[in-house]
Amino acid sequence: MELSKNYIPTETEAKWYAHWMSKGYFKSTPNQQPAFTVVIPPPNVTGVLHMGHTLNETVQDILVRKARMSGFNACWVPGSDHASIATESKVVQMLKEKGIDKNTLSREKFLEYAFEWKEKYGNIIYGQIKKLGCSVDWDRVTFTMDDHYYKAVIKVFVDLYKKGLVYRGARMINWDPAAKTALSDEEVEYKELQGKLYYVKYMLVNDPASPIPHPDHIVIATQRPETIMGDTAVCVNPKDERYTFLKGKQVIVPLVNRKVDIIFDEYVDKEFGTGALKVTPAHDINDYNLGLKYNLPIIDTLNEDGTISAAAQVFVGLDRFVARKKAVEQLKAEGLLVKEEEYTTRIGLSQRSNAIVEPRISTQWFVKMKEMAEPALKAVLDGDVKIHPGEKFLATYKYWMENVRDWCISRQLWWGQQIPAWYDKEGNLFVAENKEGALKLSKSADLVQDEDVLDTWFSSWIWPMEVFHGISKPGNEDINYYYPGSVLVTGQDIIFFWVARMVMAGMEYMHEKPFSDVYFTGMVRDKQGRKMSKSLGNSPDLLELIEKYGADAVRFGILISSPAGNDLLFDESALEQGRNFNNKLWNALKLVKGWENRTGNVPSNNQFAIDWFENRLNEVGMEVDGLLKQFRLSEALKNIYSLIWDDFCSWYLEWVKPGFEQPIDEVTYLKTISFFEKLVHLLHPFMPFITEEIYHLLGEKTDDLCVKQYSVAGKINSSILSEGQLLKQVITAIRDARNKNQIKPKEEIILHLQSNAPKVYEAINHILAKQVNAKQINITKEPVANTIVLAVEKDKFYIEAEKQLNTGILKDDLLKDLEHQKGFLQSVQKKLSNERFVQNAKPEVIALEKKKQADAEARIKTIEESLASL
RNA sequence: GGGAGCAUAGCUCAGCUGGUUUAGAGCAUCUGCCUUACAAGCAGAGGGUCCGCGGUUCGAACCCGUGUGCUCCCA
Repeated sequence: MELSKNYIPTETEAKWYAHWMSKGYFKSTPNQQPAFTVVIPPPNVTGVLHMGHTLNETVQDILVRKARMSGFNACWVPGSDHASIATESKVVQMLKEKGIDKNTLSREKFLEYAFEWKEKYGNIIYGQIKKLGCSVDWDRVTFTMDDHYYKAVIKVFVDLYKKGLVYRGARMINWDPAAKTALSDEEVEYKELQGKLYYVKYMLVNDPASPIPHPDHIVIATQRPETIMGDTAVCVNPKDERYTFLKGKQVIVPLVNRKVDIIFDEYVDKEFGTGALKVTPAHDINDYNLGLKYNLPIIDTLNEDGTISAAAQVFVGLDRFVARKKAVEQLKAEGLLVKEEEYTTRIGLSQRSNAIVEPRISTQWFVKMKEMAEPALKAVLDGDVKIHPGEKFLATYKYWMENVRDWCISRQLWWGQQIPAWYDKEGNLFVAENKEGALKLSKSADLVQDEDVLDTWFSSWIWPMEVFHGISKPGNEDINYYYPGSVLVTGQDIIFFWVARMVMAGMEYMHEKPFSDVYFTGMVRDKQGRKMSKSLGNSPDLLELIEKYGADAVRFGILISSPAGNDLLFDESALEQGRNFNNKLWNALKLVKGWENRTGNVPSNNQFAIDWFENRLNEVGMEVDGLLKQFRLSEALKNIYSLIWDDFCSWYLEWVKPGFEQPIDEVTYLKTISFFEKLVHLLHPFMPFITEEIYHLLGEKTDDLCVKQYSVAGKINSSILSEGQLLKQVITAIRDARNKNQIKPKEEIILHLQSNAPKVYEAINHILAKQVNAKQINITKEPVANTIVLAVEKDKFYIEAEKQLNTGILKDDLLKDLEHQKGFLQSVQKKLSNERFVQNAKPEVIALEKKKQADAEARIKTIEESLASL
């Protein structure tokens, strides 16, 4: 079979994914083996995979494939999440383009459209996951709005309600006026913005019982003059001497001429603005708390779409920002505006709609977090759930858990699980899993269900359980076998949203952690360090990248530049490196395949090369194992990359490669094939497609690499490894000397070797000769005149060439080396002559320093002799 | 305002328990090679004030303090 010049990934990838699927390798059912369970962080159903997902899925696939090849029953559950706000806003947008207004539709009709949308776009991500080569169990695909899942979410809600952990209450919440829904604290992003501080006069009420004080007003600084209409008090610090005269007084709220009390509370910062605060309990969380303390009326001056409500009396129906302008104009006109000041402030933006979030009093559903946070925090602090990289994220997790606040879970949307609460005409509340249940609880037959749906995270926090039907059918075979999961791989940005809450839910419903390890990947940023996002348009299209470089190269590229937990700057050049690596493997295959029909009973000289590479293979195999256990995937891949490219291709293959059209001995050939198989075996979890392809091209196979089990790595003979090291060092040094003396690659040399231990070279001389193009190697006891002299470790080499030699360069090099060695020797001697060092340092450290000294002295002697012989 | 983290070659990062050869890798750069597996390649090379300052120690890239710069989280 003729192999193409370069590796062509497209066909290979489609072929092998289909093959693995047809063999059912990714399917998992409970059996006697230990389980290795991974649940995918469900991507947004209407989205596409971005580079962050690509990194996550790649990491998961590596861990899952490695486990599958190491005796585990690996189960990776795929799925997607309904992403309430994001999906609903997309559907609303789509309807708008069709000329349909959501508000004219019934809930049922709207959900029909939404499901249609989900069917149409929901499979895009699954296609991408396949293209990436992810070994997920497709029979277990789960969607957070699947029938069983929907029921499980409802069940959890009802259960927590019964336990008193879910409650309904009026609270200050974050309101998204664009999406017209409440948001949880975590869904708000804060941005610094240039705003204005307006200084407004509030006139004192003229009290006939006492004389009009001076001044007759108080000046208050506010960023939000459009909320003045909701003011129900003015507050100053009791310790503020400027305002003590105001005790018992009232002021007139501008624009609406409302008389309100002046209250005194330490909360007010004397330094900020004028030290006087307008209190608007309906529109500021701190004011709200003051309102509770002083029993102030609450006047909600905003509608849900962000326009001014009737309660405000003026500017009714205007948008809040238009109203701000109007209010300022009117205050100016009435002479109540003292001054305006530039002011930097932080405002909250909705993560989904990007609208400025409005603090608003609203009746919503909440989950009490404190009780549930305790066991979830303990699980992590006790090391039951291990976070990687720990030092970085443990503190974040801990802080959030210790300062957790109740979770607002109701959303004023239709796409999602509708809250299972029913109200009768009097407004009495009945919570049950369905209407029948609610009817049983109430005396009334006329019940109306709560309009709102639950926060998407309220469904995804039970993901590790319900993908195995652990909530809807507790104690079933799957949940018993697969729970708790092995490792969760996700982005550090959803540590609160998702990870912490999953641990809570797991502790609550299974009394056990949902997974043993959490591996946080960093954020994928573009070359300029900006977070990749749809709005910036700086995220490349995954399918295009796979098309261009191949899935293996994409996996390689994203992983190689991704140290654990650190952000990675995405750069296509890393993918290029991956593609080049594919090609390197492919060409090595071509070389080895070329030997297939050229084996013969010829004398072999390759025993050293074979022994050396076998040991390197074992060594790296063990290193990779260790690194994977510590979740240092990027480093593991680097080690394999260098084992294949440098040790196998650049050294081993060059050492054993027969001359052009020369035969190769059977032993070397078979050993080489076996090494190659072991290499692709080791690499397979990282680059599954090309490795499977090469595995099958190396010989007729009855099995597949995908499920081939790893065997225990053999013992390592370190003396062979160090001989190999010396050999490589000598080859490089001689090649360097050839280069510097401009000896053409084709020109043969005669090499003279002077060593105290010439025996070491017996096994490797023929390799040395081949690699430096020497027609002859002589052992000598004396310096050889008119040659290029160089020193490696304690040995000296004399290169005899036809060309006139440039002794100048050589001398410079030797002198430079000599200087370096002398400096080094000095630093060692300094240590050894220090009495306190000799007293305090560990014996092995001292022995080492003595060895360093001896080595350096020997090298210096060699160099000096070389110089002398020049 | 509170907290966390980071700063090592042009770039991206390793460097684990302070001592292992007066700091390593990949990419990029430079030099020479189209050597019958591979120019998407081969062979070789250069490149460092380990952010500044102070301290602990026989010994510091590593530990402590401090300053500067950047990033993130929380209010």
